[in-house]
Amino acid sequence: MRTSDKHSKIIGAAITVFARKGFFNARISDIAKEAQVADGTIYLYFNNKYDILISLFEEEIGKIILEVKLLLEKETDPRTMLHIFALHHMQLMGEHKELAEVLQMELRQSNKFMKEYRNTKFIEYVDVVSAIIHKGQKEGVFRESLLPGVFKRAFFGALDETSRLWVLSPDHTYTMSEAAQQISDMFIYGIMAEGRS
Amino acid sequence: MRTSDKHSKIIGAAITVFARKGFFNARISDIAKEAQVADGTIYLYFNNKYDILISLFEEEIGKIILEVKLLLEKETDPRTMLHIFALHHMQLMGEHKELAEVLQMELRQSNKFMKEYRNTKFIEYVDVVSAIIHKGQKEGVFRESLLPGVFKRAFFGALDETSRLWVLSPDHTYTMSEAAQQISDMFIYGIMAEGRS
DNA sequence: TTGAAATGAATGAATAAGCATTCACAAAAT
DNA sequence: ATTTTGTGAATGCTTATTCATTCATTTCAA
Repeated sequence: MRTSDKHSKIIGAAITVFARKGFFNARISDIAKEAQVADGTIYLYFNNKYDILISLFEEEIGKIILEVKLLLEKETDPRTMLHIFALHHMQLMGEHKELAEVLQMELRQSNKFMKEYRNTKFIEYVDVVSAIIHKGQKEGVFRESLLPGVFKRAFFGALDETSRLWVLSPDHTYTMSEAAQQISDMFIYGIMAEGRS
Repeated sequence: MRTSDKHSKIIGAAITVFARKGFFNARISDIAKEAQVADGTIYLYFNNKYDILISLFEEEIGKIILEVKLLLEKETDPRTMLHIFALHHMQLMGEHKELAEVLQMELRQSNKFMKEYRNTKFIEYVDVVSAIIHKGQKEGVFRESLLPGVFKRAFFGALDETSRLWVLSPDHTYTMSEAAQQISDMFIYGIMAEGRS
């Protein structure tokens, strides 16, 4: 077992187990079994059960931030940027259901139970959205009256809740790309019929 | 203690304790102490710890649905109806922070851990939104291309996430009414500056 | 009217099960 | 030979739930 990276193996196993049972119902021995490792080995790589969850967040959200920032790098139109963010988020959640379930559920818990822990990675992720709004306002494309702090939460919440339900329910009446398109259009252009104000 | 309604007293205590510690970290004895009742008494009114959480959902969301349906009854303009829904939701969460925390956090858990339990009350609540969209589409006010199933989730998610962060953080840069106004405007009219398409 | 018996609501100490974490030891690597 | 890495049974704590008992109220026979 020299070559295989135990740390990642345990994180991967934890994603699977947390997704299946949730953080509190997951047993360390479940994660150990899933990772094909002894219970005690986990404590060579993590301080405790919470620490696994926190590391999982930091690492996975860290990757997502890198990806989306790379995608946005070349783009300048704030509308397109919003759409790219939405599309990337939804496709990612659609393709990594286990990770999606863990992030969607446990993110809320971590905010609450580990008051000492500020989830800076998550804040950084959502702030990508408010940065786009600021840029759009500076360029006169988006309304000045918009509060970027409200928008980023509303936009992220819309994506999060829509993908959450998609991941949970077995029958999908829409694809994640469709949903991303619908949501970015709603936010950018509103929902009024053509020719109505 | 003959006259006081123990059932409601326990539900009220559970809201406080679940909000403070979360469902899994809450002890039955905490709830009992908060309700000024013996541990065993709780089992005269509820089957087990889960049952308290489920009853709490059903009863509290039930009340919210009644309220919002009453408010919408007299209104016919679908745009105003969306705004009323948003305003009512946000003001409620702002005024009942403990309930807000429990609904926002534990709702997600219940979906997951109690697979047998379909949260029909929650579905009914969110379907109020899709009904408004249907009405607006029928009247030609809202775009035909909108998927009401996506809209209801996006709209609810936006309200939920925005109120969640508002309840969590101590410093509020916006009021709940402002947020409700911003969010319904975003969805109805989009975020483009005047005169831009 | 009185007080003995019945009822059922309320109590909280005891039970029993679950599970995170530790640690004495083993295997592998250097 | 020494250090690093891995093991998994044992430990010890936590807590949901139970149940024998107490207490307050009502019923009703004398």
